[in-house]
Amino acid sequence: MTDTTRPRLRFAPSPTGYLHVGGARTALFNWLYARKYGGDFLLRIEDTDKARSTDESTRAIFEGMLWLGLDWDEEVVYQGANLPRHQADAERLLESGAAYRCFCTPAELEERRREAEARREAFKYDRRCDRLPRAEVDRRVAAGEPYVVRFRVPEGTTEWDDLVHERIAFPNKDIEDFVILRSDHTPIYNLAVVSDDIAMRITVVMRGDDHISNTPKQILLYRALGAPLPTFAHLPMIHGLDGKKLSKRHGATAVGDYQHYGLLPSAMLNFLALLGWSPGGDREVMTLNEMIELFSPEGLQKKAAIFDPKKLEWMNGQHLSMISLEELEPRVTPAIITARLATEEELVERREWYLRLLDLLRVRSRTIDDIVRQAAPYFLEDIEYDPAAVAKNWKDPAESADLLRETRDALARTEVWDAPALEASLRGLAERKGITAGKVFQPLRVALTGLTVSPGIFEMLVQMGRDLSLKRIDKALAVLER
RNA sequence: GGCGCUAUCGUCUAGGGGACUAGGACGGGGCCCUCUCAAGGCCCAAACACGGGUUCGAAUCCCGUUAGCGCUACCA
Repeated sequence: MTDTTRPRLRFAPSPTGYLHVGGARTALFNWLYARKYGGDFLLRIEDTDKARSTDESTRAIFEGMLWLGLDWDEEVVYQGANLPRHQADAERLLESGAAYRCFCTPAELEERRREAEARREAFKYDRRCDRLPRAEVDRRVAAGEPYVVRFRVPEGTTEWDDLVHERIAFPNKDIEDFVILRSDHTPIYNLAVVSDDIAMRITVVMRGDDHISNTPKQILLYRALGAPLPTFAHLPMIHGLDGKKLSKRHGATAVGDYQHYGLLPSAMLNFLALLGWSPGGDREVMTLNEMIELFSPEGLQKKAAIFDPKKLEWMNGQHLSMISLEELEPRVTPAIITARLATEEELVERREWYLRLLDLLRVRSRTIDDIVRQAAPYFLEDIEYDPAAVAKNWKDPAESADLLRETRDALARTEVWDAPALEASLRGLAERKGITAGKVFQPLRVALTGLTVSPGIFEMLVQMGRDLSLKRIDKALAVLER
């Protein structure tokens, strides 16, 4: 028996595409389990399908994991490197009599499958090669005839206590003698997985429930190989808004897409965690550490969940407001620089001002991109005037110009450039003119930002500073008087 | 077709025999706050798939039905 006090889990993606949100969630639950119970979380790249695996995909998986902050223990295991052990395990099975050689060709099998179909029967390999006389097998092997290795499924029932589903049972008669080694002597998935999980001393196998029907085959292999069984946990799938399996048609499914879209990894993880798990009660918004704290396999869901991008955005907004400015800054800064709003040096120079700006903008943002979009008026020399904003708030150019001139004067006369003083000046102006304050604020807002929406007018004036604010009004006057 | 898994508001879920007039969140609608937009607060609409049992009593346990999904390769 292995050390039961220290669980070992793994995430085993095949590098045939980008890290998918479903895969990310599987990784997250494995990671949470390991972190919660003081275990190990390993990463194994299942690259045995040479035709579809690429180095680029492997890199994308690393990148996605790193971005999410799901760090793994020990060296990454590449399944392809374990070929000799896989073959040795198949050989052992052959020697112990748990497996046998099968000389049926793919074409023959296909033919028989078709016949069964025609008779409306379920096709199952009929074990004919298992009945071949020993001498004939030896002769055909010696003659160099290609063969695959099949596992001989015993009588009985194979069952296990799933961490998510409780007891699941399969009658062995429904499991055919599956191939474990191809005719080119490379292993089939189920053998490779079991061989590696044994070698890596994995104690908890947590994966998507599309693997449920592989599990009895794998249990049979563990037994035949004389290895202790891990605990299995089969997580439900994630579906798209239409209830079908999540795919490209449903929009972004690669975690990299969300990274570039301006999401926070903590929000992504929080959202993913809630898709298939609940801490119980009303708890929803959590930090990673809180998730570790609250995690328990008890809360794992059996039912497939639908990926709702709206709630993801909301969740991101929550995290945007929740984290500290020090944490937020490094996530926004690259986007600010990419958008050419400022250089790294400028931001460092005005760090305090910059953090205050982020604080001003984040409350009305759901993504990092939202923050960047709103940040433009605070950095750029020139702004663009939104036609709708102009039409609405600068309806009569001459009148608006007059008002803006008075506004400018009032602001310019304000001694201390802080919110209370500015408020007093502007409200005083409105009162003198006998109009509501909003009538003063809105045209000013357009002059300052070119938009109808922005943070509060006083905090915005403070943030822009006296010079830029007055310059913006002058430019607006120039535009209006043209 | 065979085998398996699943089934609470549109969506994510709480619930593990009486505390249920079924709770929360997203989204939707309304109101409040208010210089705009957000955020926040308050309110509204919205669900136990169906049929049988078990029980004094079922969203909760059992069995069917239906539906959805998954697997059914010398893919992973």
